[in-house]
Amino acid sequence: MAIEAWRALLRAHATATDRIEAMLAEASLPSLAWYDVLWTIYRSPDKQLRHFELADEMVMSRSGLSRMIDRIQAAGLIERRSCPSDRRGQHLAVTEAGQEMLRKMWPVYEAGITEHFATLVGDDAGVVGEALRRVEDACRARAPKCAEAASATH
Amino acid sequence: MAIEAWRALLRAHATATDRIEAMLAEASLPSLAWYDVLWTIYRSPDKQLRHFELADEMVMSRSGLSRMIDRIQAAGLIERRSCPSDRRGQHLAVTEAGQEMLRKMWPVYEAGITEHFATLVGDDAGVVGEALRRVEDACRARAPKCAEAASATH
DNA sequence: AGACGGTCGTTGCTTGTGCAACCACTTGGC
DNA sequence: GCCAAGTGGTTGCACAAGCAACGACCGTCT
Repeated sequence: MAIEAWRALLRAHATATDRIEAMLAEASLPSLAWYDVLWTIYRSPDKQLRHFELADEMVMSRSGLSRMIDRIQAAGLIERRSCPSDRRGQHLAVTEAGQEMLRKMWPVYEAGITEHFATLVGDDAGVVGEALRRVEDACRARAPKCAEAASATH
Repeated sequence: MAIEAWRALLRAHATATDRIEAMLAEASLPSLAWYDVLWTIYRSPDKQLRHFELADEMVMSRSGLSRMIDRIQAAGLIERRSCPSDRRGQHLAVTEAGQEMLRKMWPVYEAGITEHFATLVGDDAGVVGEALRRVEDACRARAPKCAEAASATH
């Protein structure tokens, strides 16, 4: 039973993200990953995040994120600010153009979620969300390196 | 509510697959994708699939799958058989070594699912699985090219 | 103050993936 | 039979991601 649910998770994720990415691409908008970066920074308490905080939020290696940040910055959607308390690090912040991009992307993204996920899950959304949050929390709890970053933002 | 469930899906998928991939790598075993290929072929009615049938099963481009098949074949786990009814095509079949690999991988994979997913989802597995299957089915129904392949194996 | 271990972020290299173009072959119409 | 249109699978190319190694910097201990 749980095995079937696991396979369903894999396939639902693959097909749904595929379709939503296609919707974004069709609207000439950036990918889901960019949206996640922008939104994760934007919703953070100070509207800015350190590089490593973002890497933990996203499930991604630091090098991969570093290059991605390069691209998003090149597009003018985020800016790197030097961090006064730690000269190694930087604060990442969403630019005005980045906020505008969030506003442009959200309707398309939301429509995708509604069409390819929300209406299908329907009344079970509460149960599904709760169950999947337990999965994520447990996985993070087992990865000690992520513990503090995860707790800082949840 | 549904939005939260969607985000939970994204994060649960990312963290859980990450952890399970790590378990497989630690045991010097191939990735989840290879397992999926082997198992999808092996469980099919004739224990062999055409290339495009597999591409639809997996959510993957044909070119990407083509290279992956190359690698799995190079590892001796599957074989390409010429297809008598269509000389363009090939039947993919799991070799004896491939079946052995399935047997070696499954315990690790299953342990990963249990540890990082099943025990967390717990009694909600039925509801979660059912809801996510609806998501996948609907996504596939909207992608006409996948319709017949999906119905052939489900 | 100086040295040392650990952390932050970037870079070189390798690997994997998608898109578009391509060849081989099948299918349907004439 | 033959030609045109479409399909199955591979290849060239560009790009994204991870690993390992690196330089810069922090915190601590003596």
